[in-house]
Amino acid sequence: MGDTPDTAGIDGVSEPSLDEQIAVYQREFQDLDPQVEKVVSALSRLNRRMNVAYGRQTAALGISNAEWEVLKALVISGAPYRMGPSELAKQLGLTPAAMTHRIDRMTAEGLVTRERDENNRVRVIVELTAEGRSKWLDAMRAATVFEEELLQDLSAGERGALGDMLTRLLDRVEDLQARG
Amino acid sequence: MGDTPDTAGIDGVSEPSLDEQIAVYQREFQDLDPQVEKVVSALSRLNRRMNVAYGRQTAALGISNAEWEVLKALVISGAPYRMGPSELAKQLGLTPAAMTHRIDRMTAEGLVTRERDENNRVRVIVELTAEGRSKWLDAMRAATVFEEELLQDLSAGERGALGDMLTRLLDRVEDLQARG
DNA sequence: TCCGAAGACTTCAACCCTAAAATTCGAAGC
DNA sequence: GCTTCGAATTTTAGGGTTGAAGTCTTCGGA
Repeated sequence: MGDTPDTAGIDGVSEPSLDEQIAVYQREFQDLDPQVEKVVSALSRLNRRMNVAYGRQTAALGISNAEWEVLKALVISGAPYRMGPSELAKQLGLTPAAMTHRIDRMTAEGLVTRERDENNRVRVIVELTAEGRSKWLDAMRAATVFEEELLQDLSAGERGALGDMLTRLLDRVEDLQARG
Repeated sequence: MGDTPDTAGIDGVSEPSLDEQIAVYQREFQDLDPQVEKVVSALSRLNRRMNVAYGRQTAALGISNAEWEVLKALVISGAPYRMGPSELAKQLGLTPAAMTHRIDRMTAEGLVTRERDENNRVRVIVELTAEGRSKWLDAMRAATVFEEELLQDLSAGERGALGDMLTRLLDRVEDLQARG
């Protein structure tokens, strides 16, 4: 049923092992498929740990995880690395209001600039600065190192199979979501 | 490098497909292993979607995702379903302060009770109420249905392999974390 | 027995997010 | 050419979280 979702605030966690936890669960709730449960719990636990790891890396670079996401979105948009706030908000999955605040902070830190679009003065253009791009690159390098270490126990064949299965799960969850 | 982490606030997301996104990334950052990237991005995107799904289910039952986690922890602890706030906080990966507030809310809603331990008056005991347990059961039923649907495209063999690989990743990330 | 240290929990201030209201500007209708 | 509708962004109010400071209780040494 999914572990606790968000990035933890405390480091030394001391959780029970996955199998332990599932065993306890079965005592309290009989019709539980341990195989399913294992996948689901591992997924969310893994994700939590990874977010903590990313958080450390970005913190070491002097930016927050949230800021890194904005940098990412801008880079992905390609040169000249410009996007509107609502476009960004949609991609990052948060509200326009939250985006406004993030841009406030990032502008103050010199990672992006914000200016009105002179062609259409309703719009605002957020643009990556050189410093922002450089921070992104640093974070990117750290992230790829970490990711490679994370997957080091898996063979190329396994990595492919894993990617494939996860993609199928992703398709399925999007399908379920679409149906409501 | 992991997608945007937290549970989105907006539903209709319209993200680029995974492969699309990775292709764009490779343009901007050459030494990127697409296989690794696919696994990592799928993991975090999947998790985000799952959290949204869980959130809907628990919301339908009149509790929040956060509250469900507390109920879970208490049930896992086994009868008589009692734990201290700091014990709970550690398991859920949040600060004691946050735990205090959650317990405040849940006490007001009748999901748990809070009382001082008369044997050791420094401690506080949080105990699941009958209503709390019933809510947990409802949420549990909904969750298992969803999880079974999520994995319906995977054969039993695939589920096992997936669980196994995820567990290995989890071990690895814990190992990396321990090293700092 | 008294005092100080340590532990468990709570309170306080600051921060970030969401949802909803307000603002600002552009576009279409009359 | 005014006016109204609609879209993009910002502002406001209200949760929820963290980190630090504060309170209360227990425990051990003088």
